[in-house]
Amino acid sequence: MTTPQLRKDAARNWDRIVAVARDLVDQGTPLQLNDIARRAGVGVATVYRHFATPEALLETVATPCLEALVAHGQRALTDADPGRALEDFLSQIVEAQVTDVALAPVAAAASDTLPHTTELKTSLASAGTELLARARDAGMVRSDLAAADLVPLMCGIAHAVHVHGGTPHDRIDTARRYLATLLEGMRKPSDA
Amino acid sequence: MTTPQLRKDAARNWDRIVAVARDLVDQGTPLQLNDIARRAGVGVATVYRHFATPEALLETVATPCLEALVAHGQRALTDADPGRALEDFLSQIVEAQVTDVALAPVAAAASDTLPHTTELKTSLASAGTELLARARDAGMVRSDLAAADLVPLMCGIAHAVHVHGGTPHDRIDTARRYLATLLEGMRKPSDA
Amino acid sequence: MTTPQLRKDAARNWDRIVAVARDLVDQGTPLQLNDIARRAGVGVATVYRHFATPEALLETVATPCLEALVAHGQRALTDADPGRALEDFLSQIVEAQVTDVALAPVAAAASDTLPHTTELKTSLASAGTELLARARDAGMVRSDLAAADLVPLMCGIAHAVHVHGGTPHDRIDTARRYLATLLEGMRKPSDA
Amino acid sequence: MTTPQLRKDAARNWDRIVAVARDLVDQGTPLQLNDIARRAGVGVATVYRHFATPEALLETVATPCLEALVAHGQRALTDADPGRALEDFLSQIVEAQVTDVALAPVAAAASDTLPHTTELKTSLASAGTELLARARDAGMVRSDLAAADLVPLMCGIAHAVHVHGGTPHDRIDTARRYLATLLEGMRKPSDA
DNA sequence: CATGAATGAGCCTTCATTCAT
DNA sequence: AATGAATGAAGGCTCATTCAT
Repeated sequence: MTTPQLRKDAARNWDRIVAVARDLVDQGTPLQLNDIARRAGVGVATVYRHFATPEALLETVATPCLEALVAHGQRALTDADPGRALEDFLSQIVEAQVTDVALAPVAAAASDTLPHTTELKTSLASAGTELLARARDAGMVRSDLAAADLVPLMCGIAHAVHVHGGTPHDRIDTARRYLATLLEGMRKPSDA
Repeated sequence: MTTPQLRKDAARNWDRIVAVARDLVDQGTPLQLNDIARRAGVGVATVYRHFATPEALLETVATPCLEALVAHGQRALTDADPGRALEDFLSQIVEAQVTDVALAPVAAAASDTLPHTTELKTSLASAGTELLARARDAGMVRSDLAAADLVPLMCGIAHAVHVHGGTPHDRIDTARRYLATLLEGMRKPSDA
Repeated sequence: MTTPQLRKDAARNWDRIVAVARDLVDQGTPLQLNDIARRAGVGVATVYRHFATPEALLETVATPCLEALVAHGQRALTDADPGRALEDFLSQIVEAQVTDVALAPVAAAASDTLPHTTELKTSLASAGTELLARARDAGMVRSDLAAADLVPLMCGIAHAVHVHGGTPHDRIDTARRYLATLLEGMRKPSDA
Repeated sequence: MTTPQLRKDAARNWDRIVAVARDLVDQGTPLQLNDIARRAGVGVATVYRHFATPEALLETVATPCLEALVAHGQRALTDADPGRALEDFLSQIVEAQVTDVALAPVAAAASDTLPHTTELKTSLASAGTELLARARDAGMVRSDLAAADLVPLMCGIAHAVHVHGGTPHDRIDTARRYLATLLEGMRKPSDA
């Protein structure tokens, strides 16, 4: 997952750093740039040049996952069934957060460090807005649910799963159950 | 909210420390025991004697709120309408978390520092279990919702509210809206 | 030269730190707080608590010398001969800077870190102002020399001595010679 | 001010680097070779090939000014009035230091990095020696003033001006005033 | 019991310099 | 020659915790 155009050696370091960061994130260890440099076998300053802050590194680690979500959002927009499209989209977002520890903090952050992260989050929000509008037009979601609620609610579900705990496998189940419950509530019109 | 039996001067220090911590928590400042000692006008060691770790202090700050929730749970158990009882109970939990910054981390923590915190959380869970059972028996909630899901889901809602952002006042509204949506989903039988 | 009211152990550390700093200053080594902590055999934070910045420490090292100058200024104000009083005063300032490496940067600094340093420098400037006024009233200095010129000129002489180089002993001679030359120039009225 | 014989592109880089360094010096920013490379749009190693150390670069920046002073010294040697010749010479040295921030540290340094700098400083000293000898022979300066004192004293005046502070324009005035005072003192025979 | 000085591990960050391309 | 990525020593600072008074 080498993103930028880099010299071969620089690219190798970039990869190592991101790989080490990915491992640490998966272990739940906070990202400390000095520590990462040591583990990646590169100088501290190398890490600092590539990633000015731990947040930038975390966002980079989360990027592939965010990109996949954006791609999924695009596909969902081609689905003829607006209800199913929205539900699939939201399922992906929740499951991604539960599967990839790097995603949740990036999704929940009010502001981003990397412009690319902001672009991806914006794309995701746009897709959500459109999918919600279609579902609402089809009378399939309650009218008091705004586009700006989608991401927070998915973050909330992911957090609930975290609090509930269990093995990674359990968590997927829990996530599906919680999302199903929420979706049920989103369907029934509040004004019915 | 002086909890333990203490000499009068010790009790005064205890109160000061907790009051200072409460202010810091409300400002979103992380609790640093040295800093708290300075602000409270007591020695560091005094803070340490009363609160072995920052977590213990945070739990102490959250205690009144947790106690109020437990009390509310007891009252809810006297409500004749099982659906209303459960909903009131859950509303309180969400609103408390949104209102009191100290509560969310304590509620979400898998383990506690103070035995008293554990007792309160256990009481709360018991009340939830009972209220959920009654509501389920009355056919008012879907069958795949377990007692162990209640607290996580409320933490999730609170987290969603945080991610959504807004002024403290907005947050209460958002919390009500999100909870209403979820409750709607909890009502529909999953097997319907 | 233990300045503040401190506990006995704290005072010992304070003394050690200042003594180490004095040695380093005399060697021309820049003051690095970590390094000083190591040499003084105390923890880093101890140095930081006593002296928030290297400048604060340098000013502390220079303080005894500044105090002596202030005292000398007071004595000079009791001298009946205004010309001799001013010359003695200026001689002391130059010789002190040449003798004590810590003094020159503190004297030349536009702003101070420690209030006490500012007080001392202010006292010194007041004495200079008064001595200059008396000498001028006695017709012994040219009229275009302002009180605000005294300290800069003494710093300049000290700097000239530094640039000239030589052993510590040579420097005293050079300083006297340079000052004598300047004083000669100060005497001759510019409007004569 | 392209000094060495270089290929055209190398010469362009040399010029850019010196120009950037000049700007930084004028702003009072310390010369950091990495930073300079970035600003000049060249690689770090290019800077290093041209200038082994920051001091070498600083001396290069100061060179034109030093050369002008040397040229002025040559002209002063043709002046028929030995007193005026010396005074003009010294005025130039002081005003150059006050005007050009790069000069003062180079003039005050005990040793140089570039041979060319040493040559220039030597030339300047020779001119000073000769001018002083002529003035002394004409009975226009006190006998205890050595050639080796001229540069230090001019550095001292420049330093005094810096300590006095004020706008760049003020500084020129202050410099003239301080130098005039010193010259007055230099004139009077010490044995008078 | 209370105090607050002392500790030092540990993290962050910069920058002069080297070296692969 | 030029480039700029990489290096890592070096220094700065904070904060949880201990311990002498």
